[in-house]
Amino acid sequence: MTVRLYSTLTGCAEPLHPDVNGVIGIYACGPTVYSRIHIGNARPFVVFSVLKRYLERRGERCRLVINITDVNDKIYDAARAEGVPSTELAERCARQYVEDTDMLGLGRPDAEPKVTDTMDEIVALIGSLIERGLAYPADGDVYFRVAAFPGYGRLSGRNLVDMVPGDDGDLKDDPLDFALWKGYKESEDAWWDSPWGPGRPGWHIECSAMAERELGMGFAVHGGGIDLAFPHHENEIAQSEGAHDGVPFAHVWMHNEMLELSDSKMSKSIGNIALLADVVERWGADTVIAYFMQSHYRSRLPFSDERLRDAEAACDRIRNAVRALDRALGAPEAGESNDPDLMKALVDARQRFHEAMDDDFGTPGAIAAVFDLVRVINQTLDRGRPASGQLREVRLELIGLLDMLGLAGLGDPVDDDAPQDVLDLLAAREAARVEHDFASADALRDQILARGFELRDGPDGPEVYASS
RNA sequence: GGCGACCUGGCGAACUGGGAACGCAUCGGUCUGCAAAACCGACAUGAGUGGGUUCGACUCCCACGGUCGCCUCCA
Repeated sequence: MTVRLYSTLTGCAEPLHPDVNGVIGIYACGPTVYSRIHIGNARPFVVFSVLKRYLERRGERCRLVINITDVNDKIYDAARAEGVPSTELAERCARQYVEDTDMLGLGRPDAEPKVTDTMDEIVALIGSLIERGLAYPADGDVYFRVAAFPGYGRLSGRNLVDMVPGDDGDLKDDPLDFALWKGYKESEDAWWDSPWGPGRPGWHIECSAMAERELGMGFAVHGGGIDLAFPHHENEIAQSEGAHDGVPFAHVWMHNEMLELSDSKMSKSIGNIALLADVVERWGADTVIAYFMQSHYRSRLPFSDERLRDAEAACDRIRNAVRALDRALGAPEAGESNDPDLMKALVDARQRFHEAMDDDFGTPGAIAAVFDLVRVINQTLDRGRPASGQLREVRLELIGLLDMLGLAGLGDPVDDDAPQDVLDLLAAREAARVEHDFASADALRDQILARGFELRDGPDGPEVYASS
């Protein structure tokens, strides 16, 4: 069974191809660093990080590259507004971005190149395009000649005739042409030398240069938000394939849909944003990851407290099943035999999980398979206690599936051991209950809760659980 | 104006030409002194509307309505 991913370029699910070294190269467009990233920016980070994780757990070798764009109009603007050098602002925001995404606990990409570290490659790429007649210098700027690249518009499904360009093209031969290099301006406090004079790269060219340096031409997956398909990715294709006489740049173009808040997409320009760090701080990494994974990456995803609450409840359901397994494993009386329903559920869950994931990264179906397993685990433990060996196998398998979704944290053992003062309160409550002094018992229960432990009165007496 | 996508139960959300996953919420039950939590069970005879193709469509085609996206910075 092979993994297939829907490609915006072909409109179909395409099989993944490793490169000549057997590595699946994945390039995802990262943030432009001029402010802290919001929860919408986090979606591609999560999607592509988990994609890599899944492929690796499946036995593939991967290399994930997520760039950091640290030269851009907005960075100059934001730095000027703040009264700091643009390079300083970009560096600070880049650090902040790493910190914020680290909160998710999904690890780092294999490479996180910056534009400022790629100037040589960018200049060389532009030179190569000029040589081929695909680009032309104009008074310190360099522009890509869109009409000279035959495949232009294929990715975003538009033809040149229909396009209504802006009228900013004083120096351009054609309004559709776009900048590869922008000549130095007074208002910009950072610039680099080039054969066409001082200046800085246009938007788009940096990704062509970084992707090629890190992954070579013809890597497996290029992705990012769907709003980047045009013009950013369209222009990347034109630049990269133009400079290599049509050699394919990337095989699959994988785009995630947008988050939406109050029925319109979340975006910095509209201002309806929630910072990733705030959301993770409030809800926890597992809940945020589960929130993303419960919907398909190509679906628009509403963002609201209610959605996060749902995700949190879903996480709790899984945590509770793991906790129930651990309690059963820790119980003194051991079961003798394997439960046949549980054995079957284990096999089914694994199969359904992989079918869903291999079919265009169907994380909602994969999670559904996990929940089906969770239900059977609960049912089984409700009936009695199967053999320890089976419980351990089920636990291992469940955590394994969760790990492929970046949700292994849901299986972390919970320390339910209560400190002595809580145990004293518990004993006092039991004493009150024996006396039928329920007012005191309830007050003591509240005190225990305030100390961070829940009380659950079961058939075998009360148990304390660490509150989540 | 050009291009495109989407419309599934109270909410969120999948798969699929022939049985409508999964989560949340709700309701009922087990347990409990009562709760809470946990667990179990129930919950769309129907998939925006109207046509068409088909033995059969939520699933394919057409129209209409609605929502949204891109065409300018945007994950």
